[in-house]
Amino acid sequence: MEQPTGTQAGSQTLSRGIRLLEILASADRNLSIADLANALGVHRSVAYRLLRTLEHHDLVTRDHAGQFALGAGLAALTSGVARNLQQAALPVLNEIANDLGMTCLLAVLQGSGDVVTLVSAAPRQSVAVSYRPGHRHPISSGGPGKAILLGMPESAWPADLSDEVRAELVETRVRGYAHSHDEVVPSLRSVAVPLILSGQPPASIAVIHVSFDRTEAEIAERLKLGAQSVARAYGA
Amino acid sequence: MEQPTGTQAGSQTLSRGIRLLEILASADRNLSIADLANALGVHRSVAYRLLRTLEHHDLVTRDHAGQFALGAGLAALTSGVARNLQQAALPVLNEIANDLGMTCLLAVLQGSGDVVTLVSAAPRQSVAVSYRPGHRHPISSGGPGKAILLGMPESAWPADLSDEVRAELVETRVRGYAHSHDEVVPSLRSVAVPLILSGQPPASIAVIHVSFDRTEAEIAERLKLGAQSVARAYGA
DNA sequence: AGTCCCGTGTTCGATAATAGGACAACCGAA
DNA sequence: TTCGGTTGTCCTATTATCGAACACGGGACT
Repeated sequence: MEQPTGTQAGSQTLSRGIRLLEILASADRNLSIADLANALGVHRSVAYRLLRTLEHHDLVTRDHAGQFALGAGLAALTSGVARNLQQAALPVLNEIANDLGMTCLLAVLQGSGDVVTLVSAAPRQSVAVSYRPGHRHPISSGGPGKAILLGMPESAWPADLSDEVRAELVETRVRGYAHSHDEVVPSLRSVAVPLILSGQPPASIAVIHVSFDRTEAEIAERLKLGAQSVARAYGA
Repeated sequence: MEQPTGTQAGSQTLSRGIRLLEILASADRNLSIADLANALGVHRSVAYRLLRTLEHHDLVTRDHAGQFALGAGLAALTSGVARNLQQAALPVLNEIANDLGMTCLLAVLQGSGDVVTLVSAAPRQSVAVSYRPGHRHPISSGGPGKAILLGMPESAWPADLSDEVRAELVETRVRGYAHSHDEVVPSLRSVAVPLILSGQPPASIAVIHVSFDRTEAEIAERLKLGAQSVARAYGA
């Protein structure tokens, strides 16, 4: 009843616990046990036991009123995600963000059809677009996704790629960078270059903005420089 | 048998799933199912089911050899931890890190006796100390912890605080910043200032280095400026 | 004060999800 | 080829979990 799929799809209890975290992540305020139990569709005592377990592991915290929020233990776990890649990329992302005055992000391929933003860096002063890590979208749309495709051999492309996108990619391969406008987020532009490192999933570096005050080619050059810096820092 | 505490301490299944994540976070390579089952002390088929559930939620991924690593889904969850605080602080941390050439970090109080590093920023070029988010240590030792105590009313201090630390804090309160040397990490120095924002747990901003090339007072001034910037960006 | 109400924390028996043995299928190495 | 080591899948006894019911505590309102 939890998992409508015919085959066994996993552990009910663990899945519920994770969904509690997801609910908290998407909420914009702290939630009570009753809120969470209701959102999960389970009895309050069930939510209570799950939340206590999450609290033991510091994945959730309670505020003064007893309501729940995500806890700092998650930071410890996330720092282990593609650790070397993050360490190598973060300073470079910041430098690019400040150089260009645009939000700069690192996206990685997850599974085979989705790309998710791993870390993002906002420039110091200007009113940049804020782009939260964890944002996910299909690989076939948006600059970061198409840049990842650029970095992969054509044979590894997903089968369900539309002919339209294939044609665009073959064209842009000459350019060496991908771009997008109005694809993932309305009225948002992006320029992205691939970042392929051995031992890491295919990735890309991108900047996003509502309007560019220099040519895309210039921006792409800066990104390629950054990608080389990351590769050097990564060592492989 | 899982939880040796007398009272019921939570959900066994959920706790095991989280421990899988913790094991993966502390490992320096990708792990097989057998490795993980062994580290957890459970049967392989149990680990298999838990891992499949984690994979469904993108908290773990499998590499080409079928071995497991932490997944990008964690990034989405962590971006929800103290979201406003992170957004307001990150650009400032980077600026400070590059200004001073030292790793700069944001630490928050977790529970009532521990402080954990939420985000850290390394300077662009120099060979800075790398300090992973998620690092936890007692509030009574280390610059960041003592700075958090500085920002709290004395009445809220933990009862088990040694007289020695109390005396040091009363002294340093005049200075307005905390420092440490050889406390948490051997041969490491830190300077830290408190950061108190309404609606957020007590926090602090700190820089760490093996040796400072300017006076601690100068560094503290820069940190205080940064704390004000964060408070402005945070809005509250 | 008192009383209601909404919330949390705890207990406990029935039940359903889980634990883990066993087997099949697979892949790479010798 | 055969072997050794792995992963993926069933199956049933067991046991962790579910959820109702209860006790407690703090506000808000009368």
